[in-house]
Amino acid sequence: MNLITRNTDYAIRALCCIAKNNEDIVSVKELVEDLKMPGPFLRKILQELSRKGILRSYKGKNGGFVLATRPEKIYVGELIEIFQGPIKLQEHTFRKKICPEIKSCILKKKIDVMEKYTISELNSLSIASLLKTGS
Amino acid sequence: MNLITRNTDYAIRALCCIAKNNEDIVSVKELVEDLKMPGPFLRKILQELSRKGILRSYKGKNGGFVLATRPEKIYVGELIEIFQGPIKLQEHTFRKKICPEIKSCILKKKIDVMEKYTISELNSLSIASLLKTGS
DNA sequence: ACATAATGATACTATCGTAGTATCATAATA
DNA sequence: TATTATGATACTACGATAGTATCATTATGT
Repeated sequence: MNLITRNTDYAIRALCCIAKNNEDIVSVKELVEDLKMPGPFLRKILQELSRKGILRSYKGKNGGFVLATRPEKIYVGELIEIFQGPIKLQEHTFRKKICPEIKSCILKKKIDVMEKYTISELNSLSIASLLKTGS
Repeated sequence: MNLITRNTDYAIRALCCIAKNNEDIVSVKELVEDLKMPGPFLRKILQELSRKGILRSYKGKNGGFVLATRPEKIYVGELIEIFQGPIKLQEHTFRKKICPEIKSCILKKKIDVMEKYTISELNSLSIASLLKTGS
């Protein structure tokens, strides 16, 4: 299972890298050299972060990205939502319909508790806190 | 994301149903009527539970399945492992290799904590406890 | 004995989400 | 005005999930 998919993971790592560069504009090219990830894919990811207001982009020669938000205010949970939708441990869908037993299901209640815990942890984990030691 | 996939989910529901029948042999046919799930798929699932020693099977006319273990001793975590492999919130693989940043990664450490919690919850949730109210 | 009704084993298939690639448009800079 | 960067969007490959299909085996009732 992957709580965090590849695009979210790349986003986190790229944001850490951009944050380290403080206010300097960082291009995809530079990031790719540092982080060894596929350029076109990373571009798509950064474009999305730009659309969502997390990055600010500069087009043209010497262009690239800077943080539009302080790294203390960018949370892993938020990034997961951007790339993967609402955080869930369980879909509870059954052939595209909600599982009919959803109300009485003890298992669901248990999973809901775990889910709430997971979400709150991810929503309190900032990019800034990831910078303290390694990536 | 699905902590529990369809086959595990069916296994849980079928085991609840078999447990309710106490010591009576229950056939796939009867379960399918009760639980509205695809017969051949359920058969495959029950066969696996039989191989793993959770069910005992009886072939031939009037055959079917009974629990080989007390429902207090069958845990959701165990069922997940049977059908999905070791419980993980994150694979931490990168092109089939372990992520190189695995040691220094703060994010990984955080996820590991969540994972341990999740695993311990799932490993303490028994089929018996799911029977107390609805399925 | 034997037809029948159940499971055992295993190979095959369809669908969907993830993880990308490819391409053209747009904008800024030297 | 050529170049170099991002913006937008359509397309593709692969693997996991969710099944189906088929033949073998075994127990039961008559």
